[in-house]
Amino acid sequence: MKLFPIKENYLFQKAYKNGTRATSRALSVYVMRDRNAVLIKKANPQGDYLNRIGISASKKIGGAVQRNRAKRVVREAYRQIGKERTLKKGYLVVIALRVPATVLKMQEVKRDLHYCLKRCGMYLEETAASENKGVTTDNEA
RNA sequence: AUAGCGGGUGGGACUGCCGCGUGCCGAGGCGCCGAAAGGUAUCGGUAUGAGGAAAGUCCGGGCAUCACAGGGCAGGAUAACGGAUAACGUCCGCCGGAGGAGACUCCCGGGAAAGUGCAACAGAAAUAGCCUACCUAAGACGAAUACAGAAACCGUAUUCGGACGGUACAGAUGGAAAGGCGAGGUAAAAGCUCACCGGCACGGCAGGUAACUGCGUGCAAAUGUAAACCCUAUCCGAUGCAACACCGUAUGCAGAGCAUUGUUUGCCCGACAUUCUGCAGGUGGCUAUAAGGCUUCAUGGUAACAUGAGUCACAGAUAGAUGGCAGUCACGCGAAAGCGUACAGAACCCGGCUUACAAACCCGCUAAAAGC
RNA sequence: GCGGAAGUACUCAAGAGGCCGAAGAGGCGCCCCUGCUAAGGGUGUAGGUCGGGUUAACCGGCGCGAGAGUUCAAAUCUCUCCUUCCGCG
Repeated sequence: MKLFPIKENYLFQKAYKNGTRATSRALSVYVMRDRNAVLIKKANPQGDYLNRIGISASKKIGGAVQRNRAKRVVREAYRQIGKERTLKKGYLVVIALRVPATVLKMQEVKRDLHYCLKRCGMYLEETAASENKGVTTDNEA
């Protein structure tokens, strides 16, 4: 599967402000419903809804090499999760990296990402009820 | 052998599975664009895919747009000399100076006799000859004595005095006191004179393309600072791929607002659109360029480098492609298990500089002291 | 990617070659005021660190982001790095 990137800055801002948030040691995940999902579905030859992914690595976590590697690792982890489980489609997913992401191995990052996505209720098999649950747990946190 | 100096190489290797960018080839039913041809998303195959610093953005050039008759001012940069180069503040050679026992290293290395400024504290004095000290030879002044005369003044002679005279640095300083040191010289002194050393000048000679060096002759004038202003010589139009060209001006996003109109259930609230303000997107440029790399190539040159031949030329993304996992080997640390393998990521392209850098390896050169 | 500023005590900062042994303010300490505190008033020291010295007075060295250089002398001038901030879009 291909990843569709977020590049507009305002979408990042919106996700930080309004999205459902879940944080682990290596990364934070912000999820919100994609308003333009229909357009993207139209552009997609498979005719499916797609998630748009934005990975944010600030200068705080290291130089260009560290940031690039961390982004690659996160992309790989997301790809594997997407293959193993069925994710809900038509969402904006922003993944903000934290310092440990530069050192961790891929499996550890994947575990973190899996945990965060679960908290945000992104897995299809857990149905709509878990979305509310995800939100409430987030509020509790 | 040891210690050291200089230069260079190098930037872990391989296998399997999954995944990404780009070029080319093929497919492209369904989807999208198109009247169609076709194109495209996509799929398959194949090739290929970060650096020596890609970094800092400190210089120089290409390229692009704008400006431009020519010249000057202002502003900026550079600074011994000769060469290399597209060009440079780079490189090579060489001169001078400084350091080292030596190999060798370092130097923003023009002008302070064009002018202005600054030089704290200390010190007698800071660019100028005040004060203390030294001297009393000549001249002047004062005093005393002697001579002549009755006596005084005047005059002459001798002695003494001090500076209004001479000398120019002895005076605890200071980064710097207007050559050093020794001898002569003198009333006391002083390049005043001489020897040696040092400095400066020369349209003198020799060597060198030149900076300069050696010799010769002459001179005694000249504190430091130009990374203070400044002067001299040389160079520089400005802005940068976010340049620039083309296609779109549809629509999207953000904010304001509920005045108008419409939709949402007849009304109210609310929401959305209409309204106002602000901001944009895509394609090309974009990489086969050559001033490029390689050859223990040839020729010329001390060298930088130039010329010629052969050969290789294979990133081109657009929020940014090289990754993940597993295994084997290599190297380092460790008794082992194991851990680690630097600095670091192209963004229009080249030539340099500067800075960062793990392990390993190669070449040339030096030899004072100590040890064998 | 391109361009431009600034780094001085715990904090805000002045100083722009020598009088710097580095102003000033906040903060800090002590005293007064109050039953106690806050506010207010008065007053004071060290100002960082290393070494010497009697746990003292005091003395000396190095300290103005770091390292070189120019100068007799550098917080100040020059160069190279580091960090922080800002502008262009």
